[in-house]
Amino acid sequence: MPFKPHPPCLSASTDAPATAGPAVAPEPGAPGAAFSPLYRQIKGLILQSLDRGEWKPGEAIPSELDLAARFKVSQGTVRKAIDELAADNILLRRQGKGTFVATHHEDRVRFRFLRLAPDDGQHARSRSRFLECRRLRAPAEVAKALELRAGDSVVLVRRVLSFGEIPTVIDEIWLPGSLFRGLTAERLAEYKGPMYGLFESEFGVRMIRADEKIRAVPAGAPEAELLDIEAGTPLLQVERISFTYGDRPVEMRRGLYLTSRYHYRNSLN
Amino acid sequence: MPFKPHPPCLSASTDAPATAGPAVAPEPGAPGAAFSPLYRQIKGLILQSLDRGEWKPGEAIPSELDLAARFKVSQGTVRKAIDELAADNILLRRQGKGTFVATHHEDRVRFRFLRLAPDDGQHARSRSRFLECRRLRAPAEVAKALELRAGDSVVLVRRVLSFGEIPTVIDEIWLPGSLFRGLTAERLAEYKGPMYGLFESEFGVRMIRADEKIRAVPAGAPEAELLDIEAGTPLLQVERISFTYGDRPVEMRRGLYLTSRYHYRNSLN
DNA sequence: AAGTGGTCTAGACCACGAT
DNA sequence: TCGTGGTCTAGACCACTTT
Repeated sequence: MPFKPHPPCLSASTDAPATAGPAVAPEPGAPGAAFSPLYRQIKGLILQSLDRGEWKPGEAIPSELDLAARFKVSQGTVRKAIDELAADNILLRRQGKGTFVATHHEDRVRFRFLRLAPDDGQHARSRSRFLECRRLRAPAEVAKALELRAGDSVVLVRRVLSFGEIPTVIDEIWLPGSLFRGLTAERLAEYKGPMYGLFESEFGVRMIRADEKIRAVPAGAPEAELLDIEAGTPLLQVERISFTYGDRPVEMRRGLYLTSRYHYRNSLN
Repeated sequence: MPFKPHPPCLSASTDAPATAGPAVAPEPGAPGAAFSPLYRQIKGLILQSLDRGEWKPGEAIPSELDLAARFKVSQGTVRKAIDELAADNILLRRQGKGTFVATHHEDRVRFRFLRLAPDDGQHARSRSRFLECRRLRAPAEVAKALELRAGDSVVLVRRVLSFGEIPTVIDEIWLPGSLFRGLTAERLAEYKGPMYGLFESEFGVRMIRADEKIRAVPAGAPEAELLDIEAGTPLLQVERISFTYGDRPVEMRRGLYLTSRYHYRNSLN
């Protein structure tokens, strides 16, 4: 044994957070006080910084040693917090370079949210045609999904997505009006790149997670015309609710996918 | 600084694996020698033990300290290997009790592979009716998916899954004949519990991962009759390939889901 | 050469579960 | 009380990238 045991300096969950610890509330006597380890509290602090925009998508966050000094914990504890954020696809580690805030401007992130893949593997150029973009009062169903009050302002966007000139997806997208003030059909149309990239760059709203419900439904007359198919053709209906930091819902979307040459891919782990 | 640096005892990736290291080939001068850290090699060794059945589903594996001694590495290294296996849902940690091999006899695992959920949240009793179970020579498409030679023996199972007496799913399941020797319609019918539970208990084949391709298709006449619906009704078609340890494909399955009262749920992370 | 993340170790202590 | 996994720390060294 090369060492003798060291003096008990700042023994984590008992001393550290309560005395010399970081800006973290250990809630000692709280009733439903769910115990959470230090690294998870650090994770929460990093998430707060991301949420308030201290580090923007694509940028590097401070090094592990810097963060350790800032939060007054060891590098290992910061590392474990970042490990989880990287596993959540919120941060991205690059050895030798630093740790970066994930962004929808990378294909890696984009394909996590675009699950439609060509049967033959040949990815064709995609193009959006925007049918409308208007403000209205939230219908009850939308208000509930977005956790708004019934009647709050929402933005409705409708578009047709084509792959290689073949119309394949109809999307109906509902967004909280308060977060997307200047959003217009023109800005959507002139923007190059994925829609979530625009949301993140222009409106500071980053989607980090989504839940989907999928069904098979028959095409109605309007959908059939938009997709250039016969009414009644089976379509994949994908209802999505997207969340930003803190599990706050910020998008409700209903997609209709034509799956004759494309399929929705999924992995069960 | 309370300490002075200690003497360099067994400095990991240079000394340890090469000299006193475990039964692991570091392949020093190999041409395409992809470097892999110690903990990942340990992960591989644990996976091998699982694959050869040294520890069975539901059982506990040895403690971290035991494994550390066995592989001649530190507890921390074993821990990191187990961390990854737990993240892969292959192992399951229970504080104070030990680390266990995941099993399809738990709901937690079962619902990872059964994505169909009732719209109203009321899970009804499910029941399988087996239409057939027979052996035949693998069609080209099946052979390719299961990485068999065309003409190898395969087992074909067809069944209807009902939720609360309402027929909802038609499954067509292809399995390698060599792995499922005694599989018959009777054994399937008399078995209580999920099918993957039977596969794992009776045939030693554990599914740990699956890829799915999803489409909307119209019901044909035979399917319509089985599901008690009209021909042409849109159905969700789910093509699945399941893998066991080492990414070996061991099942090809085509499901047709009636999604009028159920939906396929998915999370995008 | 300096800075970053990545690996490995060793040890102390905590939380949980069974005895 | 003991054994298990869980947390935290400290330090050495490796691998990668940039200066």
